[in-house]
Amino acid sequence: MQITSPDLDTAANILKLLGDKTRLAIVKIVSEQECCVCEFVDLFQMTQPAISQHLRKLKDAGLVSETRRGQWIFYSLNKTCPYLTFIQTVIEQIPSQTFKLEELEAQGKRICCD
Amino acid sequence: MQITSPDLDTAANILKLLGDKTRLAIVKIVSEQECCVCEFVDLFQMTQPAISQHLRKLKDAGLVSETRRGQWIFYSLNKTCPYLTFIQTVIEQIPSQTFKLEELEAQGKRICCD
DNA sequence: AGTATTAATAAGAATATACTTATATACTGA
DNA sequence: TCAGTATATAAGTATATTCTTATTAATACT
Repeated sequence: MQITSPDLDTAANILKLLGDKTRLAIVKIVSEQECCVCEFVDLFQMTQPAISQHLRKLKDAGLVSETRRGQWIFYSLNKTCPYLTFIQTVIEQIPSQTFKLEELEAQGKRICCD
Repeated sequence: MQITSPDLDTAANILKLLGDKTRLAIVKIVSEQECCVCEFVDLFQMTQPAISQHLRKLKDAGLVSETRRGQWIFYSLNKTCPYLTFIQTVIEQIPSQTFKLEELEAQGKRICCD
């Protein structure tokens, strides 16, 4: 694990990405559990392209990474991001969002690939 | 000092404000030292209205507070902000910007009201 | 009072952002 | 190979953001 401290411009770019409630929730959620695109669509009641575009921004910036598993693509926090510590310090301070995943689970809408 | 943890929406709003490099630098600087508007204008090579508008956003959100001292208005980090801890945790992780104030000082451009 | 200085506000323009709908791509399983 | 599902991309639109210039407000100094 690396502990690069971001310069001002880098920090501002990361914070701008996190400064959208959908993306902030996504990052918080993937920091707690892997999650796939269609789950986010359900969670946030947004269209699939809208979610996909948020994920792309996060991926392009190196905040999240993806793994395909069958027909699903799962997103997780990118553990190799040079600014992982910075990102974690920020998201540690907001409330856990796992309750949202539990709601999905209760509706039988969680995706499982085992 | 209060330790209210921001909910997701509140956190996103704060992060959006910090997600602009000018505002992030302003907040970092006022966390280290009081500073007046014309100093920011010099520091960032921006017009006075542009700086004023950034300060207004930060003030409206409660992140900074102002005190008039003579003809100058000094800004500082708002120590009574309910989310002070959150804000401080974020800005502690970016590099100190006092070198910028030292450059101003070297040019004899710092404002002093004593 | 009159002028200079500092800062805020207003109005408008250029750009960025976050959606929408339509379409393309990639994988799965019959 | 074909149909179904999951995801990405493209193009367009509405709105938000961040500047610009012009003006106003407040204070200081003579």
